[in-house]
Amino acid sequence: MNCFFASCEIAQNPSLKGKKIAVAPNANNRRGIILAASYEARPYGVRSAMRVSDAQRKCPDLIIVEPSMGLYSEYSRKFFEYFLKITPLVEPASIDEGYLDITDVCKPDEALSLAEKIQQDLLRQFSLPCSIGIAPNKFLAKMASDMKKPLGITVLRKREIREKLWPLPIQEMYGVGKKTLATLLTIGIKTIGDLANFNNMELLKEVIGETNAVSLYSHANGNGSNEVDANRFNDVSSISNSQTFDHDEYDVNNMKLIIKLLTNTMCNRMEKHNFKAYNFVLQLKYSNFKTMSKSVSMVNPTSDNRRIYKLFENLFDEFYDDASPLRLIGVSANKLIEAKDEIKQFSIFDSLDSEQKEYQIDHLIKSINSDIGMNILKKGMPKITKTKNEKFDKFDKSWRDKK
DNA sequence: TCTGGGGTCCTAGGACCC
DNA sequence: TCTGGGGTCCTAGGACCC
Repeated sequence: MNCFFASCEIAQNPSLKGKKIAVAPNANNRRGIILAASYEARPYGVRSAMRVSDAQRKCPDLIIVEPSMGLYSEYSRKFFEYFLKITPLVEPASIDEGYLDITDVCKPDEALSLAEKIQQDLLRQFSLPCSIGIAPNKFLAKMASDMKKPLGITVLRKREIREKLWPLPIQEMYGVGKKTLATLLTIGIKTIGDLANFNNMELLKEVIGETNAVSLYSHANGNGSNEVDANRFNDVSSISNSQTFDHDEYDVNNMKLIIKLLTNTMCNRMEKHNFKAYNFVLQLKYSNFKTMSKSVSMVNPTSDNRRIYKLFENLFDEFYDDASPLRLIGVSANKLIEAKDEIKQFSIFDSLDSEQKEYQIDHLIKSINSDIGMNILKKGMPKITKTKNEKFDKFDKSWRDKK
């Protein structure tokens, strides 16, 4: 989709049509950036990822619209549903991009007219402009779709890569970001063609890593997967929520409050999709941009707000140094599972009678205090002793909760 | 002029097992 | 006191994408 977020806003509110608009969160936040800009705003130099204040300076009458992710998801759902009427082989790549395998839908010489129909339909039915690439594999289709914007359709045959793909600067290649660009330049690779004809694979592997080297080299030569994976529709693997502060945060109480709010939102989204998670990550970004992440994994998955907040609070207490100002706090839930697919794992401990439990506890304490625990003890942990029975009974419930 | 928020995937290193 | 070679799984960090 072309400038998807901005297009959705215009589709929803036609009075914005033809105007210079940009989508940006809390525009008065000095750290806010542009997420999408309409084609009317672009001649003024307004670009996505640009700070809102810069955009406003370049284009004083720019209309800033607050993003509504719900609206964009809704449009996304609609046009993917439309794609599924054309073929079941649809692989979503992001909220506004996807691959369609049309091999069995039409003859090769009909692909172009099918693309034209799709483009017109999306414009008519949803007021959404898009660009389309037609190619023998996903990488080439992706590169082709980027060649003409907005409302472009580009066919990229494998035999055309020499004149259409190879002259492009290497940073325009999908998969090459800032770091890889810098590395590739040091070994003399400036264009996609340079990479395609690079004859020292060992060196390439050494500088950008084996997987990256193999895949980028193969893509540059016009090869790549043509497998369109329709299962991606159900394949969400994480849900996260983070916030960059308007000003660096120094107050620990505020930090904890933010963690609570972020956790709330995250859990609501999990419950909306009926997800539970096995793994939770707390992310801190310091004012110097250094980031730290700490995670905790569970035996049984959960989406319980209070429980998850407690996990994050413990991580925070354990790892935050109580002094460094923070720029961002983020939380995420990983290793998601649909609640209906959950398999409960019970502790063997639960099934023991009290005498067996007593024996197991004695045995555990003995182990911890001897060989197995040597490393822990060396680090200054006090010797572990058993509490009196009545005390243990009192704590029995919370012990069980903690498994 | 300091640089968002949502994701995915890969890798190095460590714990642990046989 | 030092110590192999095969493997799996987990965590933290980083690169990339839109």
